[in-house]
Amino acid sequence: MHRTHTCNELRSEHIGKTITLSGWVNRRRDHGGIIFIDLRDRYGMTQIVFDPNVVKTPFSEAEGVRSEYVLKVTGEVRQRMEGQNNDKMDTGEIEVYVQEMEILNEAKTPPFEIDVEKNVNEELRLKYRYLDLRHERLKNNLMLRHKMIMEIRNYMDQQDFVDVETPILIKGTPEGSREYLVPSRLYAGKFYVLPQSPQQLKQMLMIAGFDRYYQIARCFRDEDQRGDRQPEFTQLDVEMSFVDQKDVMAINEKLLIQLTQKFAPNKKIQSEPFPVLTYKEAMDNYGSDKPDIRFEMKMVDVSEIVKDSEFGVFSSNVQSGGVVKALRVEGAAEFTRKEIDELTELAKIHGAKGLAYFVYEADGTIKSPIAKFMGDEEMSAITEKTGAKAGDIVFFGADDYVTACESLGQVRLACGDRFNLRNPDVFAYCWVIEFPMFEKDKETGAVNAMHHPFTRPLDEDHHLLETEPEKARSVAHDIVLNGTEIGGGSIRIHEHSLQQKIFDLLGISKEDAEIRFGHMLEAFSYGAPPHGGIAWGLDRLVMIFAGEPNIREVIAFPKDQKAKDLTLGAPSVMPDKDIAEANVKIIND
RNA sequence: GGAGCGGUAGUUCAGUUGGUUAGAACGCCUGCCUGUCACGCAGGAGGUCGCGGGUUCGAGUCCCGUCCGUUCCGCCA
Repeated sequence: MHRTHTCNELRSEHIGKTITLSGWVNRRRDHGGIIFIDLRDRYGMTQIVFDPNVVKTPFSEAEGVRSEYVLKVTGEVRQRMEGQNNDKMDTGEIEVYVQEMEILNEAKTPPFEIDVEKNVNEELRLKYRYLDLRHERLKNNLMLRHKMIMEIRNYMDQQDFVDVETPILIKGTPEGSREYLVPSRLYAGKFYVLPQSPQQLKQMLMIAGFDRYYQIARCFRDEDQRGDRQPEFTQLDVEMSFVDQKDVMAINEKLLIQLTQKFAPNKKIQSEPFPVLTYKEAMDNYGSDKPDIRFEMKMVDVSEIVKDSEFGVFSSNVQSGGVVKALRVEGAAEFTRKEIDELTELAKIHGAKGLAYFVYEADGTIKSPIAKFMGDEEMSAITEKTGAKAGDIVFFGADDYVTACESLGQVRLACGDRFNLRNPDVFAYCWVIEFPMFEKDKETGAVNAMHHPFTRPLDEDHHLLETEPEKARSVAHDIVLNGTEIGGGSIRIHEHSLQQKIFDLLGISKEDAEIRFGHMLEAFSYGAPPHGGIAWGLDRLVMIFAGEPNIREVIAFPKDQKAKDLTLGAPSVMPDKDIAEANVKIIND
């Protein structure tokens, strides 16, 4: 028998018992005549003692033991000596006097220390991920992930959702994100792709009549990485029939509240029910379609005020269809030149051409590099509209609507950080709805689906589809937590004819639609129920709950930024024979 | 594809204006140590300063190129 207890099980009630533990050597403290070892397993740690003056013990063997050796020890549980309890350990009241020891395995000295937290180079951590995962923090992250998933599964089951597995080898739809290709051995020149999401399949499950579906689904996107983006990631994928948007939102909202109460009990949910913002409201006020609403600092539109300004940057921008947004930052007059330069740089990174500003001096006068171009009337109108007072700064963003809003939105977030307004103890959830149906490609000018081509337009906007499609809004909903998009979905189109119309608008010809989405169009013609759903980025959610800065910290074996698996060494070269069999020819390497 | 930051001992880092033998902490090894729990004390080993080229009497330090990591922009229906 390898063990009678785990390393986090023994308490004072076990005193006097002879027990067996197995685990890793976390640390060895050799005092010459007595040796202490902290024995570690997934559950915790127990101090074991080698003291030849108390019991017959394998002392010389213990002298040879090193960090991360795997031991099995048998001995007696004893109360610790007076004053020697360790409050920091769950098992700190007791210790085990070892009578027998077996070294189950030796271990090389690890490439980094396991028992202390250090910011070890991530490349090294990923190469030795199985050692990295021995760290308390990563272990706790994976445990949290497991428990959150269990909670989700239980909830979904209680709500009559059916867990259905959808295939990983599916058909490519060259639209949206780049897909991972899988060559077909049996059909030369043809490919499967890995799903970017089970979108079409879950809609087919609705047509099949499953009514309520969910899946903890792995998804794949062959795009460049970010701290919150991995080539493969996990979604909580949900689809429901005979529902409207409020039903979808309500069922998800309840689950998020439940998860927060259970797994982030020290976080205060800012407001319940979750605020619902339209895309327009979110962009107008917060400069983002995933607003961090933990703090106000809303921006205002001053286009009307400056449309005839002497300051050409503002007026010509407005006249050519752009907007001028203003962001009042209370108390920002104390910003140094360097800080303002950094904010300017930030705005530029996000597409702005510059960052104009008014500094409101203590006496209320305005100091600004652009003051000389502006009339007193304009300036006081801006002061009034922004509500600026002595000691404030007002920043301006002048550009097309999205760029002006988003670049100034980034300045807003930076100012929120600067004044510690993004309270880490608060979870501010909100919904964002009524996204535009389409967005224009900046380079080609082509119209693309903002969400995906199965998203339903708002009923009252159907008439815009043919006249002004860029103004049409969709029945889409994103769920946002503290400025991070943690999920998104929509009510779908369930009518064949409407779906056909959307394909037309997207410039997909009938023939093309038939080739790419013929299976969907046909499915819609066999009695598709009204339906809709959502998908959560589960990694991101766990990341926020765990308080981690990136999703790699909550994924057991993540890829690096260049999509490499450093633990296994993937991707890797394959034998020519295998490549030929897959009907693949290498054209450059 | 682009920009920022980084790469020096096993690990985390320091390294001044270009100047003698490249340092610290932790880890590792050896010895001592009977109550530690980040044990302590003494000693020791350990370096292609990412790689290549250049400037210079002399380069970890300056220049050029390149590779790798990371953050961000583009991209992510």
